Amino acid sequence: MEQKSTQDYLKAIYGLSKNGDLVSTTKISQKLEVAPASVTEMLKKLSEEEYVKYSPYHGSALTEKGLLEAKKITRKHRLLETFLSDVLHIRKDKVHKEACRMEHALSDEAEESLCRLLKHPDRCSDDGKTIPACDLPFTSCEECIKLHAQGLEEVGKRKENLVALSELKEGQSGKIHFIRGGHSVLQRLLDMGLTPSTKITLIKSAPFDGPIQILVRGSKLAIGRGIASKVFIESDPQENA
Amino acid sequence: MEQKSTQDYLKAIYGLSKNGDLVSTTKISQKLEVAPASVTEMLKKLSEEEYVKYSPYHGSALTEKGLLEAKKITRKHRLLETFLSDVLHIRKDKVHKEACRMEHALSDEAEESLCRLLKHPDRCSDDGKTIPACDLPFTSCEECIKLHAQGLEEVGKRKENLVALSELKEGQSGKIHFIRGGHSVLQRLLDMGLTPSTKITLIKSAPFDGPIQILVRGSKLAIGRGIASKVFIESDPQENA
DNA sequence: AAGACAATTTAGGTATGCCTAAAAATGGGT
DNA sequence: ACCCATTTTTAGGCATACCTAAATTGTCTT
Repeated sequence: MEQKSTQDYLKAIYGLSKNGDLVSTTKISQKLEVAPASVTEMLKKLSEEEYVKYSPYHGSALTEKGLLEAKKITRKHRLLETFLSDVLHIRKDKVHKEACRMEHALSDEAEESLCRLLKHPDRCSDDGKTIPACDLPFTSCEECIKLHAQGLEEVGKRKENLVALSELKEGQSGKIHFIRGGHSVLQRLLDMGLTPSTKITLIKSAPFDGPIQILVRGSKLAIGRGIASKVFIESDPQENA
Repeated sequence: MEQKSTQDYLKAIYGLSKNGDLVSTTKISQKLEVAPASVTEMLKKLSEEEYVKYSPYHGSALTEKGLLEAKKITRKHRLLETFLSDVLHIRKDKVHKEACRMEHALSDEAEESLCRLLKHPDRCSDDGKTIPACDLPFTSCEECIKLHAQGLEEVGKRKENLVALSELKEGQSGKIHFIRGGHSVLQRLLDMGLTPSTKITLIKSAPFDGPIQILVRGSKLAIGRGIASKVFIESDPQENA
């Protein structure tokens, strides 16, 4: 990996695929503004490298490995957008393109520093899109700040593919791995019995940003979408037939 | 332009050339860690595009156009190093490489915002190297801040090749075009009669960071190297035979 | 069930920037 | 003034990522 272009393809597929369904070659070619033939070529390459599952003539979808990479690059992109917009006050219409160029140059270390600088944002200040969770093995942002202040620099990465609770599909279940936020968020969640490694199942997700019903230790619970977007789950592997 | 590689060559030549003397192919190949043959190829290309003056077997030097571009990219590089180091607290040994990757992605607009964010630094906090002046047509950083606050975003560029007074060679003369600094710097210089568009000639530059003697309106003046590095001159065209 | 049309892939080509090996130019020592 | 070691350039290739045009596949209609 570490290739501008291949990363752009993964990001495009990630952005185009709802759930884990197949994305057509044409859609990708439109999003990236390249010829469909070029997309086919790249898909074959990405498929060999196990980043996508590619069914000729039918479309393609990210593998777990590809999803991880796509989230990583999307996270960098959105953190950069937030930075360019909020800190550097770059004109709105230039933010996206600049982030697209910079995302490939931003190291993981700088990504995390930027995240701390921006106070662990949930979403792009620029277009409101959700920023994927970091891949450091912390259970909360509090922990990230504390451990970083102690000066440790090299921390492992988690390999799980985390999903925000607010983006879980009905019926899916998993374990809480990471909570985005400081004291107050942690406290509120603790009050509901939601702490890292708690197992939960999503019962129902109300439309239009309504609350989310979940099952925790046998009892139902409704939580707001705002806070649900701060709780990250390792979702049990799905059957993307 | 707008090509990672070609910019790297310009930056390398800029870094290797004292004054405007010729740089050998081997030096460039070592700095960029590419084969000498690759350098020759690139030099031919850059020569066609008028970025360098290339004398086969003898070496190459930047043209005015190349110098402008090299300073631009060096400026971006050093501003980024300062940012990564001071704001993001990236490990020293990673700062340079990261800035090398990011410099190609940083827009001119972001460059200037970064400069304001960092309070118009003179030099890299990281390795102490001088940061070239911006190419906005302001006569001081004060002016940049003020006019930017008024919300104007598109400002022209100056096409002059500015050089810090502290880096002028003995006997060279030119006009003051830009002063890096706020009130206090402007005031100190004003007290000495040094304001934009004043014509000066460098008489003698003491070694080891000693003071600099200049000729202003017929009278001699000695100024410290620190403040001299904040005064930018449009140097009269040189005879780089 | 067979066209026809749209989507997709294959084939063949381009530009960039890199490489190695061989050829050519330079220049210092005698 | 000439030789030879070093530097530099030329020649011929390789990989990546793009393109256009032609062939192929899928699917929808009738």
